[in-house]
Amino acid sequence: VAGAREEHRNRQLALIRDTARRLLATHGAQGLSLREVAREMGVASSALYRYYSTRDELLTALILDAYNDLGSAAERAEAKIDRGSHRARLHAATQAIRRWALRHPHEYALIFGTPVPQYVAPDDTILAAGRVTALLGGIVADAAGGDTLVVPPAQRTMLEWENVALVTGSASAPRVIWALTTWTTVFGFVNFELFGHFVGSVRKPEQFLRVVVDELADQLGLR
Amino acid sequence: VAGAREEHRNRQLALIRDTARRLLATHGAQGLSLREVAREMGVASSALYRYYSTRDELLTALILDAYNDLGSAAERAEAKIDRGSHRARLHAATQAIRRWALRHPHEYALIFGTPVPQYVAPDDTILAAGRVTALLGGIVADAAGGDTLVVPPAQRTMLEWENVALVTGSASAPRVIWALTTWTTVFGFVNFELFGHFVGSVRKPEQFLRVVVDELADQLGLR
DNA sequence: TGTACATCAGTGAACGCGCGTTCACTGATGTAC
DNA sequence: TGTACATCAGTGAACGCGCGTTCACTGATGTAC
Repeated sequence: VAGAREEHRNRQLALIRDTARRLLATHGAQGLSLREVAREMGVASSALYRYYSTRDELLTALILDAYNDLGSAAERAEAKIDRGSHRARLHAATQAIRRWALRHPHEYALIFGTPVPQYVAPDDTILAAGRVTALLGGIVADAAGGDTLVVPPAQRTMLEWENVALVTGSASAPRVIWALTTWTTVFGFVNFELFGHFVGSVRKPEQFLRVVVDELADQLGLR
Repeated sequence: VAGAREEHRNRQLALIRDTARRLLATHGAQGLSLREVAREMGVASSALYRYYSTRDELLTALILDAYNDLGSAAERAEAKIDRGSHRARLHAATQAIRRWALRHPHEYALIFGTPVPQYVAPDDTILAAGRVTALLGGIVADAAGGDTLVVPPAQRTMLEWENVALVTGSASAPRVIWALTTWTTVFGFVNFELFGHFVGSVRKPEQFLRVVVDELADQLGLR
């Protein structure tokens, strides 16, 4: 049973992050200031230093949260689908990614937009970042039943095949390539939509994402 | 023949932008400050207001330059290729885009990264932004010789077909969809590479881009 | 159960800083007659 | 060609602002005996 002090501490930590997240929406990552968070919480700015000893530390916490939020949103949506319906699982995951991004544009920008100059992401963020990748890769892995990974010599050093195989299982080289392409395309898509590059060409992004992912699923050989 | 005054003015305008571009590299778009530009130029900060009456105006000029730089770099590379070799033209254009981005990461981030909060892009930037799109679309248009654009009813409102057709010509609907996918994928790719999301999976991005674009070219039906 | 001490949360003033923008000005360059 | 005036480039001081971070402090909450 957690002491009252520890409980209070956790509540405050969460409150700070929630407030910061809210402010992110109006000022962006670079404009996020500890003083404003404190003001918003009705507390002296120096009080925050009990919890996050630097602005970057708070930023890191937000980045971690964002990756995990996105990851679990995608996982939840995908988990609802029958395991055998690989194509439907891919649609569920990608649509969930897009929806999460639309609902949390500034947290999305935090992790997939321009990195903050001088900021260095610590290792735990890389781990959290892997959840979505693992999810997409897992679908491909499941679909690649009888495959075995044979890498053409010319492509041996192109990818980190061992790492990728941890995620896509025994999927064949072309499938792996299409898997990475799918991953890239989906986030390229969301970037474009969110950052305004579809203005003038794409009118119904949700439907278009579905069509694009369908094409990619064909290439991935998903039923 | 331009008067000495006008000439001086143009030199100063260019010098300001060049200096700002240089500073972009160390501080990012948000950290760009008029005062620092002035300091770097050895001039009073108020002097800059003769040329750009606001920080946003300078930012807009840089964005415009970036789009045009990228556009002409891609155009130059693509123009060197035999008109009939559509696939080679696509490779030339996409590799040029990637190379330009690597050489000008902060200018790239300025146009394809997180938008600056509250900043509104004026119309001329949209025009400049179209150069790359037009280039990629033009290749597809050329390759789509005998095509005619027939849009399935279900997809009628999905895209702004008229606008897109201005670029891709009479290419068939599936080809148009793959063209937009290619565009999205290429910039998603460059984003991922530049912003560090390929760490741990892609080891040779240039080669990988070539492979991915080759696959896309297959789908586009390019010879 | 009661007291003495250590730990922690939060305060408020202060530090030094850099920013965008305005303003009244000086001096040089161009223009009109 | 020479003078009178208008235009422009650049100066330097000042405005009001918000920032991250530090520090000595108060008071409340927990811990040990």
